[in-house]
Amino acid sequence: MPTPRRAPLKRVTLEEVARAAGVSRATASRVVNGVTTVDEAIRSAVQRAIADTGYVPNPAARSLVTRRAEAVALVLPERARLPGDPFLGRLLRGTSRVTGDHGVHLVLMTMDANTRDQVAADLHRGRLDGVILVHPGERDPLPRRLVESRFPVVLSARPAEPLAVTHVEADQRAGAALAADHLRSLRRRRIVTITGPLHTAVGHDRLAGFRDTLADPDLAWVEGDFSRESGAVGMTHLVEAHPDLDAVFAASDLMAQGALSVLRARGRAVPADVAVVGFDDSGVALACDPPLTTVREPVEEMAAELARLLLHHIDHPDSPPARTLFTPTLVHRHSA
Amino acid sequence: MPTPRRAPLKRVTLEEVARAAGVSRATASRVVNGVTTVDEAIRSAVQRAIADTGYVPNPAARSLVTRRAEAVALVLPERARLPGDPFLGRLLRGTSRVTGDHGVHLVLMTMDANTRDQVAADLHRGRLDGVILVHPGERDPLPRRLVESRFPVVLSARPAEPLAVTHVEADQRAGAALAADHLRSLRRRRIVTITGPLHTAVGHDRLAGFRDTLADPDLAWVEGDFSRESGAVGMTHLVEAHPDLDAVFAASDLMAQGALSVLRARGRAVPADVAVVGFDDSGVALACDPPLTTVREPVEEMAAELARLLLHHIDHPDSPPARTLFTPTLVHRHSA
DNA sequence: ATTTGCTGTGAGAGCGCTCTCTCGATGCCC
DNA sequence: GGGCATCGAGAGAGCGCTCTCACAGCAAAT
Repeated sequence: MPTPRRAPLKRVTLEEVARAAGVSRATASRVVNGVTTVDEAIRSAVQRAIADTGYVPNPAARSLVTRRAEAVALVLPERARLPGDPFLGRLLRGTSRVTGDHGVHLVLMTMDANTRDQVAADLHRGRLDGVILVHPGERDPLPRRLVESRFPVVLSARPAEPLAVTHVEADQRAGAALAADHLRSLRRRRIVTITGPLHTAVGHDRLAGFRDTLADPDLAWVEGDFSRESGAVGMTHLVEAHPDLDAVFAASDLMAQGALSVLRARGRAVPADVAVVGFDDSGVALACDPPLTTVREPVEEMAAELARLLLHHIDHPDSPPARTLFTPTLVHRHSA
Repeated sequence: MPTPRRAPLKRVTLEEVARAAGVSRATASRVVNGVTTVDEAIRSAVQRAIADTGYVPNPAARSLVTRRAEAVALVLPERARLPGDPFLGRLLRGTSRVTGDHGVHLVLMTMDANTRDQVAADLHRGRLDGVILVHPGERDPLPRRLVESRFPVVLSARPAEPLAVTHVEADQRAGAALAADHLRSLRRRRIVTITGPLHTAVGHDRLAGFRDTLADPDLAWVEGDFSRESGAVGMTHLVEAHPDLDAVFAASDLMAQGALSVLRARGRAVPADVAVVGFDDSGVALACDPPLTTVREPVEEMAAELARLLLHHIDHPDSPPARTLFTPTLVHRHSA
């Protein structure tokens, strides 16, 4: 594995800046780092020298003494656990905007057994200052491991097991409530829902929020697993058990799409006969016919906050775990 | 902006390893770096010492002398230019797999004016060893700038202007040919196509490949812009001008989806009356009803190769620009 | 016995920066 | 006018590693 040195692009060091400005290296360093106790005349002399020489600080040298990598990792779940399409793009944009503004590198990793060790090792050797764990698996030992090692970590959702860790969260109940309110405002009389898997926090909370808001003790529901197929199956059951239904809330866009195809096959017009509301505002929401009215989590803002919380935690290692709750919005399209 | 030092996790240095093994720091370094001219007995003594002390090399110190960051950037285009949904995930997975295997950090950035400077600066100060530019804009000055500065760069597509730069490419003509062959094998007689924007290489090539393979001098086509709407508009034109059409190739899945809805509105059954083939195998292909038969670029493999080419280029700065051509495949679903 | 050649190890000079500590200069009070 | 803070700048010691160079040790050739 050959590792030749880079061609000798002449590199300007702080030493040369100092010489050009007629000051010591220490003073030049002060100016570069914005220390305020520098005489104004000297400061501007140094700044001129920096501009003249084209000086750029060497991060490795700095990192060696500050013990900061100015880099954080964004750890994505294995493919299976990654939410639908535009989620990833929004997530990336939200986090990278904030880290970029702070000159911090956002290092991308996808979770697997190797990655877990990699992350821990990089943290340990100071190659990474902190980690954003996106939707870690419920049984994933990494969050706990990192928290216990006192490394800066933030999670993109409520931790599965009780763990004192900084995280962000979308208010699932409030999101579902939005759907319920909307359907009720549409004067729908016979409202049903297809839930997510009820053993998950998300699945549970969306049903709870929906049911509580509707305050209908007879609310009919069927449990799905967020997939298109389970949406179709669920819709079939519901429409047969309750032929008079005129609105359905699906706890994911994918399930809503499955429901939509069943409804169409049975000649029920959407939204005229049946109003449909989804959840996620994923790519399929737009791909549906008619386009789906759906609940949207502010993923980009959540991601940005995640990055902000992490950077704060890195600067203040002893601050207590924080949590930011985000409220979803309803995106009005044509299905309801 | 407080920048406290990390809590003093006791860090083991090479010096300590050397002492524990009873050798010099230089020899310990040799073992760590796999230099082969070390006596076997000494090597294992050092390895034991490494294990005993829990030594991990400090990347900053190493980087300071090797002038290697062991990090490359992945620069994503602004939102507008990002291809459909699962593309991003595949891209990330392909590149991160390769960089991860080499212990190289994959640093994510999204392209904007700031980023351009950021990338150049990071490259210059040695914080980044190279850059993967994903679908840069045709007028983007960054590729040329970096190539001329002799920084290691690779592109995810053929450069817009002639530029000696390493890149990968999907064979668009071959992909379109696949669609043409398939439609012909279906014994379709009156085949039409909705093209991408013909001023782009991709749009042009997909039409050329399709037309050449069909060898139909009267091939009817309409130019679109890859969007759903342009697909619908194009389909409307085509079906009115050629009521006897029985097959359509859309140069993007989104346009195919637009075409599908027009066809459905006009009572043409798909695929019975009209066969439809898309391009991209994006998320909407599955979301379509019926699911779309479409051409798929091996994005993950292309991304992996991109990473490989970049790492090679970093290790061999004087090797000539390379290019790898990938052949798409046809994904058979129900629309054709 | 001396020279030559080879192999493997150690000494030590940096890489470029930060940061503590020292110290000269200045202003202030008694 | 002398003692004492106060302020700002310089000296210099690392941070942890790599890599060149010198050299010890030994085998083979003279």
